[in-house]
Amino acid sequence: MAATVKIADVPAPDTRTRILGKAIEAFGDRGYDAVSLDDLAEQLGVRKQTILYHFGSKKELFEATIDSAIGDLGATLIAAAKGNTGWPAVEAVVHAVFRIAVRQPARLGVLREVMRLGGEWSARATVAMEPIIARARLFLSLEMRRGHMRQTDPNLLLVSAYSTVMGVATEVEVLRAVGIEPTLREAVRRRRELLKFLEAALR
Amino acid sequence: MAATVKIADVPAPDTRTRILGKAIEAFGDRGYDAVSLDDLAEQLGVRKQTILYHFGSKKELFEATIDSAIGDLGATLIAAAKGNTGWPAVEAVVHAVFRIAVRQPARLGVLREVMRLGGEWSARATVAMEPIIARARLFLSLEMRRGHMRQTDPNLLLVSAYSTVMGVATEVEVLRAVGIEPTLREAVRRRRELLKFLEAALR
DNA sequence: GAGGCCGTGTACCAGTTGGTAAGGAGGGCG
DNA sequence: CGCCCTCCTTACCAACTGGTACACGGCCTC
Repeated sequence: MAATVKIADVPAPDTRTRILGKAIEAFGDRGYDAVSLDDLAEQLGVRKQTILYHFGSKKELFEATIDSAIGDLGATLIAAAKGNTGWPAVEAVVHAVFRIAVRQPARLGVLREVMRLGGEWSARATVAMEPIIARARLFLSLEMRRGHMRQTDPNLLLVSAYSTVMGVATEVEVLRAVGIEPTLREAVRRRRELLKFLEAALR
Repeated sequence: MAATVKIADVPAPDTRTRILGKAIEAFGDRGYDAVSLDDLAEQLGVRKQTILYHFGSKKELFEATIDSAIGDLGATLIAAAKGNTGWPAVEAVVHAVFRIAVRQPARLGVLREVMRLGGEWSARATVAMEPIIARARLFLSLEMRRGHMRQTDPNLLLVSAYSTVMGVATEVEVLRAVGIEPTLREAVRRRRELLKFLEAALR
C-alpha cells in the first residue's frame, strides 16, 4: 500500500514480486502439492522457466512464500498488539487475524498448509514465528501473574487459543458443515462470538 | 481389536479391507495429493491394478476412505456420549477424541484433510457427520436452556469447540512450535488442560 | 473336464510434473 | 562497434501419475 504516494519506491511490481504474490495466493488456498509451476506460470502470463529463473526450484519458491507470508503475518500481529495490554491486546490481535482472514485468506492458508506438511517446512515456519510466539507467551505469563487470567501452562493455552482462532477464522468448510455461510456479515458475528468464547476461557 | 478372541468373525482381512486400512493411514497423514496409488500398492505388497480392481479409481478409493473413517469416527463419538449428560458428556467425547488421536491419528487426519480439500468431498463428509453434528447441537441447546451453559449460538460454539479440540489433539507441528513434544504423557496433560479450557469457555 | 467368474499380475499409455540446456532481446558500457 | 549481464523464452526430457487392455491361474459348477 501507499504505492500511489511514494515516488520510486514500489515501481510497478517486478516479476519476482508478482510471482511471489501469486504463489502465496495459490499455495495458501490450494496447498503445495495441488499447485503446479505450469498453473502458476499461466496465471501470471509468463513461462514456467521464468519462475525457475527467479526461484531455483518449486521448493525454493515455497520457502520464499513461507518467509514472506509468515514474516508479514508476524509483523501485522505484533503491530496490532503494540501499545495494548490486558484484554484489549487479545481483542486487537483477534481483530487483526480476522481482517487478514477476510482480505487475504491465503496468507493464513500458507501457515495452515505449512503446519500440515510438517518436516523442514514447519521448522522453518516455527523459526519465522518465534518472535510472535515469544511475545504471546510473555503476554500470557504476565497476565497470569497479574491475576487477570486463569493460571495455567502458557504454552498449552497458546495452542488452544491458536487453534480456536484459526479454526473459526479460516475453516470455511467446517463452518459450512454446521450451516454457517462464509459471508462478511457472518464473519463479524463470528468474531464477536469468538471473543466471548475466548474471554470466558481465558479469564 | 478382539480379533484373537472371536472365532470366524474377522477371517484374516481380505485384500479390499487391507487396502482401505492402508488408505486411511496414508491419506490421513500425508494428504490426498501426496499419496500415489503406486506408493500405496507397494506398501501393501500388491500391484496398483489390484487397488483399481477393488476401487475403480483413486477418487472412489478416497470416497470409501471418507465414508469409513468418518462413519467410524461418528459411531465412536456417539457411543462415547451415550448415557452421559451435562459436562460428563463433553468429557467423554473429548476423551474419545484423544484416544483416537493417540491410537489412530490418521482417522482424524482424514477428517482434517477432507475439510481442507473442500468441494464435493467436504460435502460428502458433512453428510456423513450430520448425525454427530445434530446430536451435538441438540446437546448444546439443551444445556443452555437448562442454564448449565453460557447462552450463545450453538453452531458457532460448536465450531469453536471443534477447532479447539481438533487443534490440541492433532496439530502436532503447532504443538512442537511452542515447545511441546507429542508424547503420550504430554497428551494426557494436554487433554486435562483442554478440558479446563473448554469448561471455562462453555459454562 | 469344460466353461465361467473372481482376484491378481503383466504390459502399456497418454498426460503432467519439476527441471535442464540453450538461445535470444535489450540495455549499459568499454 | 562488440561484449556482457539481466531477464525471459523455446525446446526438450526423464520420472511419475492415474488409468486401460488383457492374460493368467485357481476355484466352482455343470
